[in-house]
Amino acid sequence: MTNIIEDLREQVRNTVKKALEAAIEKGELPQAAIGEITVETPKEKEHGEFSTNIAMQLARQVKKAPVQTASVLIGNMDITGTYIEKAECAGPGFINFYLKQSWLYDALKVIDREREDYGRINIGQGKKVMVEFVSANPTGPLHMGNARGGALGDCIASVLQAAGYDVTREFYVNDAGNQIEKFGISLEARYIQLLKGMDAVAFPEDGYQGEDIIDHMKNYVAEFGDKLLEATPEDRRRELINYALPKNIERIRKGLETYGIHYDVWFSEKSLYESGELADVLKYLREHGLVVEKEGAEWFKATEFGIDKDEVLVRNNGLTTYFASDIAYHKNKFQKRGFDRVINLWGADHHGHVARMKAAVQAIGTDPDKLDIVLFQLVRLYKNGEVARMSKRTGRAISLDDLLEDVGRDAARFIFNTKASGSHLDFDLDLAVKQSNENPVYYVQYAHARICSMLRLIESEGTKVPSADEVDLMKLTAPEELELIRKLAEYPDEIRISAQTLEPSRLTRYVEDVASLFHSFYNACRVKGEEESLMKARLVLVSSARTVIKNVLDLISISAPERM
RNA sequence: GUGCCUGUAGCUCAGCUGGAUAGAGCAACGGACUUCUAAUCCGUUGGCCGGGGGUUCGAAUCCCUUCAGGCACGCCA
Repeated sequence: MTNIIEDLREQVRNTVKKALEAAIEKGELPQAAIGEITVETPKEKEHGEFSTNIAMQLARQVKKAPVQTASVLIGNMDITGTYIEKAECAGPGFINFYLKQSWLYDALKVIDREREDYGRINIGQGKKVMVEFVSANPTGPLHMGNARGGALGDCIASVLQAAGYDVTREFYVNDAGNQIEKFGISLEARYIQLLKGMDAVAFPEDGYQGEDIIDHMKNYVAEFGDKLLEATPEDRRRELINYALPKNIERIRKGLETYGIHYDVWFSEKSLYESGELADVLKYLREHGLVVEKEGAEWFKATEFGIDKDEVLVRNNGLTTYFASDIAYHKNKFQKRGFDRVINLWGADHHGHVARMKAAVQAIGTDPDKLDIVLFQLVRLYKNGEVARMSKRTGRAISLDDLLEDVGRDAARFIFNTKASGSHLDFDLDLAVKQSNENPVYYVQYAHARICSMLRLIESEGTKVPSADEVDLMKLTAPEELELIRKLAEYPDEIRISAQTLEPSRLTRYVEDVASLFHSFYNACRVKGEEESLMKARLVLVSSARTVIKNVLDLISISAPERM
């Protein structure tokens, strides 16, 4: 539960704050108000561990050149009892802080103490947050967009968990409404075509063309024959939906499990109809004057919330829209189940609905800022250097199951998390299966396997990995060692940033950095055969590197092999 | 036409709330295994941060404008 970097930043902030107060007290600076003191990490190593721009920000208030203010502040700094070794004024007025090397050794002790919990922090303070993701139509198999949304949503959920939130993963099952009707019509058409020939009935224009629909009906016919030919179309469709829908949902569930995603809740849209919550929310909106009748339909007055168009809730045929269910669903999330925060992952093709959904949340009396909608850009698959189309309509879409079969869960999850959600993602199928240095997944996993192999060998010779407290960590002085420790120390802060920005992709980059620094260390320094105290100190370092790599890979549900 | 996303090295992308000389991987080229896993490491080459204005001590980052690509604009979900 320790954020090493944040604790250090806090030390720096306090030191600066006290220095400012002291300087004002002595009259060396005029009275000045400061807000949050920003402490940043300089890009250049020569600029120290941390720097602050406070002197530049104060320039106007104190009517002094930044460089002058900086030296006054430095002169008033009390650094006893801190990790700060010295502070220097540099450039246009930055104050750079250089730390005692002991902070690195203490960081190793933290890692050694927290082990599999290292990285966990508590900025979430146990707040209830729901991450709703994938929520694909159960009318067919999962596609690449779902695969990206799945990897992203699951990792966002994991990151929030690590950051101290009480997280619920949820899949919203669209088992009601128009697309289910279409599903039924499509099944029915295939059923009749199978029994009476392709010309017996035309396949509906906007039906689901996928092979899976035909497969369902082949299985149905094999099991139950032609008994539905005599039934009314309505009964026939209901029966076929009841047959195929649970199978689809189960297949989705299994596919996602294989992908490493486990949901806490599968929430049925249909249940909102049955519980009356949908009717209730419509009633609520009507009573609050937020519904208007136009052209025989009922509309949500989105224009009252600054949206350019109203939106239909109840169609002129009396059926409610998806939007209406969604309002009831969000009322359920916030008001019935009491989530402090809800995060929805939507494909970028739904971006037009974001403002409207937030308006609806506001309309039902919940602070719309509690709803975060993460949009992710769509995926383009490449194979043999060409775009591999993924159209649900043609029925030849590459599904999640295909992907898992071809490239496997580790590569798929890793690659989907290498890019920020907002950037378009080109997924190179050929690269994903390559077991070479072009493929970053193996690079990271190899580092882990390499460490395990080293430790196995050394332990087999009777040397155990000592605990950080029983070795002389000051033996670690090589630049490769120090840089590796520094990187390992950053992990909790990486969690913090990923959680705050809802961007787990930075963790894959982070773990690549860790692996890279480890490999450099490995090539520069030996462990086995070194003088005993040095070897033991290095064992602690190597073991800590393993802890961090393992923790990150576990977090994003990618396996950390002990041998490769 | 309107709105949203994206333009950074040959390619794929980082760049947290504005900071100091813009980074990484891959590709290309040159090196390193009789010693803990060479699926590795070390080094070199590579940039009008799409263009143009503005804001300020300071802009890849914020604002305006323009160009290019993607997506969305339904009583579908």
